[in-house]
Amino acid sequence: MSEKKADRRTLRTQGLLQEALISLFLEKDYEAVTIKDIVDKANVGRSTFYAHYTGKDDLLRLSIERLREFLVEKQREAMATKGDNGQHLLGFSLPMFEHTRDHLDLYRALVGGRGGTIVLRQFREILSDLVRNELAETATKDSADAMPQELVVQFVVGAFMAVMTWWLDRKARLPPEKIDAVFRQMVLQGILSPAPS
Amino acid sequence: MSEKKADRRTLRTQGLLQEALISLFLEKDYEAVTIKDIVDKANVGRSTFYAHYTGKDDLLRLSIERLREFLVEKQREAMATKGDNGQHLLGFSLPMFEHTRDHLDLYRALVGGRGGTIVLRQFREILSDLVRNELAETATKDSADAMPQELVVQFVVGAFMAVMTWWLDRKARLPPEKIDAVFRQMVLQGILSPAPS
DNA sequence: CATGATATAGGACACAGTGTCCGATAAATT
DNA sequence: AATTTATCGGACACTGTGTCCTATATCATG
Repeated sequence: MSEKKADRRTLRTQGLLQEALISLFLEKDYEAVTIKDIVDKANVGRSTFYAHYTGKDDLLRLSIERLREFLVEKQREAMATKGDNGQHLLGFSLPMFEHTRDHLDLYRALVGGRGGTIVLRQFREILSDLVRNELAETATKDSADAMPQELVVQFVVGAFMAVMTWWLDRKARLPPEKIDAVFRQMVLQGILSPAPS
Repeated sequence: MSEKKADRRTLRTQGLLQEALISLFLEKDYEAVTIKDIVDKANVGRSTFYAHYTGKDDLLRLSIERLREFLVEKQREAMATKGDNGQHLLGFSLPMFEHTRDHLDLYRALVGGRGGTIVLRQFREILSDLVRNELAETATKDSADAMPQELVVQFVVGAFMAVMTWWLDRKARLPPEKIDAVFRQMVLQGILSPAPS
């Protein structure tokens, strides 16, 4: 991309706008948030908004991309520290649950109730990339190669989103380790095998 | 409800509006469809629309409820004809895949790409009810009772939606029986067990 | 078939939100 | 200090929404 980032003012404004959007998500649905709301909360002129983004969706997409970078790094760390002990197969899940618990309000707003199509789609995509990477490393090793990889990825992500939503709806009462164990159990062994503990 | 249905005119208009909405879904996204689009395609006055529905969402919700009735009945049939032979555990899935294949365009428009938050949420809810019923019948029998029922329901529904979306994205090339087998395999046995042929 | 009830058509209206454009002002870069 | 560049704030056209009203057409019923 031919991006020339330099001026402090642009960085400041973009930061303010993204913060404002996220903060507004804690109050109301995505559709309900107007550009006026955003620029008011950010103390930015309305025309300035359009100097940076083409519209609401644009700002939202770019904001979520920042979350992606964060998660990818988090993921990389987790993979590194844990080395290749025990079960590294669905290694993304526990860090995700932990990160979610640390930012409960935000996730409840984004993934739960609120958060329109865009957020969900993009969040799904980020997770898909994570899972795809993991599965690529352990490819054709222990998993059944009779199934298309991408289908397995989508299955895992769909299951994860479902479990996470259930967890969020109950205000994350279970500790991350517990819900993670249940998730892994169901995905890896299915719902017929007896549960552990 | 204090519903007094009688006049042919109201039935006619409501039918036209619902058909128009669905037909428009095949062309563009939910957000992109305006009320003007709907009433134009339905050949109905704009004010007449508001005499029946409070807005776009209202019409959409009621339209999907018709789909629910259809699916519930379909489900009831399938349960009856198959009796209690073989595996009736995830009995909803095969009929769903078949029904999807028979109305590919509609499902690709609703569940795939298009179809906003409302459709997905409501569709999820319908599926959840189906699965909940099934699981209630076979409760505490073979499944692990250590897991909350509702969590299992959400897991199954999430997995199903993921598999179905994958299937739809590839234009449902696999026959319903095949994709159903894969789905059942993954949900019941997990992704670690070897796949059947 | 006549009559009263009711649904519809179509237009006027106020309103909210979007996106563009422009000139004046403020702040950054060099 | 000079110049480039971002911001501000208002004006403007535009689209879509939801309400209200009246004349007209269609239905249900006796």
